[in-house]
Amino acid sequence: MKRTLVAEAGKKVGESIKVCGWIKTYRSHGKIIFVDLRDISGVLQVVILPELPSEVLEIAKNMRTEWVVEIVGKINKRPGGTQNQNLTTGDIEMTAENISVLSEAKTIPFDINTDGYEVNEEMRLKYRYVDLRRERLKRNLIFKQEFLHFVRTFLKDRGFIEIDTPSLTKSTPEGARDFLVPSRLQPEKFYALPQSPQQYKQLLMVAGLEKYFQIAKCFRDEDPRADRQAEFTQMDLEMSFVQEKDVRDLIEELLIETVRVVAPDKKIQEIPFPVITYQEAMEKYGIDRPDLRKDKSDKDLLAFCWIVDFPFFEKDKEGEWTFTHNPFSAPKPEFIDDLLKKKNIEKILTTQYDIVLNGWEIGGGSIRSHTPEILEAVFEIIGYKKDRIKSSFGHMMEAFGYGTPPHGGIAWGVDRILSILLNENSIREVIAFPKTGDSRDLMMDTPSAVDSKQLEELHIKTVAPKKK
RNA sequence: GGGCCCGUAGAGAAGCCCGGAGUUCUCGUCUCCCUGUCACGGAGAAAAUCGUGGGUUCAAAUCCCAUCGGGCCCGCCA
Repeated sequence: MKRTLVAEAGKKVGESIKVCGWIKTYRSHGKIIFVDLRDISGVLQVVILPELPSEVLEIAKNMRTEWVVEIVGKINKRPGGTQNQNLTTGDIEMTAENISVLSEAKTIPFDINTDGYEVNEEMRLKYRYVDLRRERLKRNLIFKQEFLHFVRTFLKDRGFIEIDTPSLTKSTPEGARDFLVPSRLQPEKFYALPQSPQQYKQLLMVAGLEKYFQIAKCFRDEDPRADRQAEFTQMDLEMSFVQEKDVRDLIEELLIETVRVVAPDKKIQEIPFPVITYQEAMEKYGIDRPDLRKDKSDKDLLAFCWIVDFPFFEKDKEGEWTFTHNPFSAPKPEFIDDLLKKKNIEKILTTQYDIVLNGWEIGGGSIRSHTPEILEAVFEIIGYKKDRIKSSFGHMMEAFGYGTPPHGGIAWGVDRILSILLNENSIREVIAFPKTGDSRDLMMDTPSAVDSKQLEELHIKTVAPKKK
């Protein structure tokens, strides 16, 4: 007999079907036993009556919560007065005919019939596979799929091509700290995991793909926060022959449509999204990601805004010029001359735009420099010598010499957007297997030591002594 | 690298400030009873090196120091 999902059981009244799942609750009344069976689709009440053969009854008496079972039985309308309004299958129940135990379960380490906020995250992360049995977390993961599915369809319909880019790539030490991967075939050389597909997506523009997007895993070896993980998901997008407003308009439409379709309970406070300059934001709100919600107690209110006209450069702690966002960004057109002549550096504004939602930076992008001269001038301002520019970014300069369209794009922090849409305070609640505050995986016990043979193959001869 | 908060039966909390017998509550677990419950109900039971180590004290879950683990934040995050 083929297995039926419990959500489909309502269509099978009068029939015998087979259901499989976990025992959510077990209520024995002595002679009669009620079992709530949970599968991915929902919960179904199974009634176990004393008329069953003794060997089946024996199994039923010994079952415990979270055991995995297969039950064959007849679906009936519930007797009058025993319907349960709180259950979508509350009008029906299964009368068990046969039961097999597929897997026994130890007593689970914490209650999963709650939202789980009350349980230590240490426990939840160590037993994440149990934690994920919660309704809330399952709902979050399914929502993530619906969200991404809508985004993919929207972009494909507008001619965007989804292209994957390498995860083993080149270290770019000027940004966040890279995760490094030692090369076995090239002794003493390293790959780096991408902080973002930035360079590849620009090279796809040089290649003439014109409109690219990707749901990309990105990696940054910096200290995590409630809204930051070492490993996270970006919606990364780039398009050719566009200016700032073209990208912003597209993204604004995409965000509005996505919210309308996947989160219809949410209200967007202001459309079109307010556009605020960096200077204005700092003067008025003291922050470049203001929370513009008029009623912060309203869980369903979404206040998007764009922050634009960021300064291109700022002084770092040593007093050297550094870029505020992205060295590949183009200056606003009226500052190109100053940039090339390297004067009035502090006044140069970039085409960078950030998208902010309820006080969280959920994305950022810019129009890019598409001529080697401008890119080179940027690197010179931040003090890079010619040979370093060549070794780190020579491939970009060279590529730009082969016919490069003006282009620009954006990247979203998908986990952050999902957290806000789902009213979660941490992105860990929308990631299946998140890491702790010091980037450890308590379930897998990662990072972990490796075999000395593995190290030898990677030409790593010495291991730093453990800190006392 | 720095600041703050937390750690007590399987889970969650109270107790700590103001030291006096491992005391209490909710959930779970186990045993028995129960034929319409749905967070079933009833009776009973087991379960704790009070994160770890040291110190002060007649006496430490409680005060002090160190350390480990978790969280939040600053730095950092092109």
